[in-house]
Amino acid sequence: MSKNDQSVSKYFTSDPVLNRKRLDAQFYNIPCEELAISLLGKVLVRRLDDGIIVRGRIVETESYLGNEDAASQSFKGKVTPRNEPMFMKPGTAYVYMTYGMYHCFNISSKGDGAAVLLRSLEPLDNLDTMISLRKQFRKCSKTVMMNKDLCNGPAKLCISFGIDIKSCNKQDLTSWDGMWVEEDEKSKLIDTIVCSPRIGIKCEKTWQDKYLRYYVRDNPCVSKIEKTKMNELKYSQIENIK
DNA sequence: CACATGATGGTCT
DNA sequence: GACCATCATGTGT
Repeated sequence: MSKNDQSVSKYFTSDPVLNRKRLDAQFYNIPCEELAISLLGKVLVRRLDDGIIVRGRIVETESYLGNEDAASQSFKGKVTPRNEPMFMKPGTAYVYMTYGMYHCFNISSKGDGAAVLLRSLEPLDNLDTMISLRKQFRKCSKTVMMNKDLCNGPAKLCISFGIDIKSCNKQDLTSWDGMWVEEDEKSKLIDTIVCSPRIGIKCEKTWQDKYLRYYVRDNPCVSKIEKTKMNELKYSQIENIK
């Protein structure tokens, strides 16, 4: 761990004796905004082709509501070959290519065309594998890569976890042995969740401004901290969800 | 730290 | 042919 990562050394720790439990179909079968919040603190697990297992705690999500959401690929109920997984059973992986060279990873929720985008993870297990995958992707790697930067963005986490369309799209996270989400004893220790407008979308302003992005306050692995337009969720808003 | 820009190709109109 | 739910790199402060 480099000197600059000392300040965040309380993160990046995964205890192998923690009780781990894979999340089931019932967990995913809830409205999109609730799932986006419920996923915070849970652990994404990926078994790579060579059998190596990487883990990361989910610290940032966004919800895309479907039909009425102008920023959603399934706006107005539009179905295409690409966004079909958004309409599949809750807990289905939706992976798509963006900007010609990156991938984004979503999980479908309850509701037609609704899905949660995973934006950032706190790396936990096998960081060396994540570093290796990120280095392979870069053309020339001069800059030092810090642990907090391994998965702090939707495309970065896909690279670090070996997530692409061919291997992961349309997979059922409740049963597939290549990837799943689990809960451990640290999942509920999250202090504060904040929400903000979603990142990188362009659509009609009312939907662009909606607070549909959620992240763990003060976690160094979150992709972007908004200076304005940030709200703290009241405990009463999330206690029934978590 | 902030901001600007090029890379790169599938998807949809 | 335009549009991207982005990242890496370069320059300037």
